[in-house]
Amino acid sequence: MKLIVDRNEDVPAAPSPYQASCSTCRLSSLCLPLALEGAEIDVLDRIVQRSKPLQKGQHLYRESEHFQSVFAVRSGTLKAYRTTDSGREQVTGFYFPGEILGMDGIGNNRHASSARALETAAVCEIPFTALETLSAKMPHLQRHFFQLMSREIAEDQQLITLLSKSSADARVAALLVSISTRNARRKLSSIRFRLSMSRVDIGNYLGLTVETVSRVFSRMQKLGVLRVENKEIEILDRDALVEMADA
Amino acid sequence: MKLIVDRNEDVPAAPSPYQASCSTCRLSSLCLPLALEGAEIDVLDRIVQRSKPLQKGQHLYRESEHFQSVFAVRSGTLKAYRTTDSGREQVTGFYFPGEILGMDGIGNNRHASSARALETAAVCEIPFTALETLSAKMPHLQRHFFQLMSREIAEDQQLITLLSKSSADARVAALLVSISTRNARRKLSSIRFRLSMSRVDIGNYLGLTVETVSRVFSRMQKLGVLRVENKEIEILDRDALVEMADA
DNA sequence: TTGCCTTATTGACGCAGGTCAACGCCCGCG
DNA sequence: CGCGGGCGTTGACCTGCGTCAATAAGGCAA
Repeated sequence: MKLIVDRNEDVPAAPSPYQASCSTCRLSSLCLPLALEGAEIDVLDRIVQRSKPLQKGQHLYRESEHFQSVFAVRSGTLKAYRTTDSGREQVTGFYFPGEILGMDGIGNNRHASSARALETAAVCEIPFTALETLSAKMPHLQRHFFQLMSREIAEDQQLITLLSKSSADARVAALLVSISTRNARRKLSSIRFRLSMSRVDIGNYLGLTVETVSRVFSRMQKLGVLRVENKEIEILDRDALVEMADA
Repeated sequence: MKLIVDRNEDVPAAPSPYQASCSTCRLSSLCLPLALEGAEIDVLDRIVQRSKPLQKGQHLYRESEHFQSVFAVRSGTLKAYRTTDSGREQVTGFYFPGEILGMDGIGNNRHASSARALETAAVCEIPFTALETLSAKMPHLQRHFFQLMSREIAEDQQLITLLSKSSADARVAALLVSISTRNARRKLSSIRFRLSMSRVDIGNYLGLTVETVSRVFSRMQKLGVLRVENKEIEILDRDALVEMADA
């Protein structure tokens, strides 16, 4: 049995003290347990592995590594990225608490992307074969997992649409709106938040250079749509932002 | 029970004469049956709906329509696309025989994109609830479907990477390589084929204008990498093409 | 605190690809 | 079989974003 801790140097694989259970997790309404009820959650709970937090910059998994588990973010933020044949890095997504990552590895039993922590982050590891077995027994779980994967597809398509034609302003606006919305789901402020990713990562994700991202922030600030102070963002005019995101 | 034929005007829902079964389908090695064996295929077979072919331009389903089924392409080509809030159309994928589409609708029980035939096309309809039920009983099927969805995610990420940074040449090259590879899987020529989609669709998919696509084709022809004659493509130097696709 | 290094901002300039326009050529329809 | 309307190609010009460069501002270590 391989736990995450194997990748985190010499920590003994003791019973994880890091979090009691899914049923007491305040993210259960967003995460895998979402579709389940009491007894079912306990069953799921038994296959979930918790482990010591990842430090900033640490990898959760790496592209082309053997795929074994999907992961749920418990705290912190992670980025997923792939490396092109020519060595360029492409950020494919940011993952916040309650969100699932690693599903792109199921297809070929190898991770199709790498994932690393943008800040100290805790994750739950869900061994995939166990999840499969459980899914076959629990229709709600099976359905929910199909839905999660489907949504990942739909979100990627959203990003494709964004990258395909939109202006730099629209891209940045769309990202901010997305973060804002996801914060709201987690009962955090949708108008004030701290960007856990660097300008480089933002630019990379949106297909822009750092300089352009920086200029867009400045411009939006000048327009009174945002207040930007380093990584702190305050959205002053959400409607305007939504409008920009579409154009 | 709603079959495709409901959408195709007044054809009575008679037992479909269009194709005997999955077990005799020459695409079964690519499609859903891939992971199954004899008896299992027959069970799958019983839930699959076949119907009269779609004419060029006809829709298989439309964005935000109630989601009911995923579809396997039997012949012809389809494109999937979404419409942005501002009314712009974005092609998110092309689907060839043996490929599955519609999986982006599972997440919210509504189709996240529209699908229309680029030429006369036949599809198999696989009602999703039936597929779920079957998946719970047949682990191979469940796993295979998870894999199919995962691959769709991975492919979308590939496209994201392409759209995020690559030059016009690289984008077109990548599409041609992709078509070439998929043709090979279907035992068709990987170096000579007919593009079923228009230049507009290609441009839209790749985030380029028609003019640029056209110019890239001309340039590649001049370089001796391709021979282009309207929709007919001949790849003269596949290695060069692969190289261009990466850069 | 000081100092160093990484990250962000701002400006000047160039270019890939978008835009606009004109034209030619398929192909489907009568 | 000829005609018309979309589809594709090509050219000239324009612009948004990338590139290069210089400077500022955080943030972490000692």
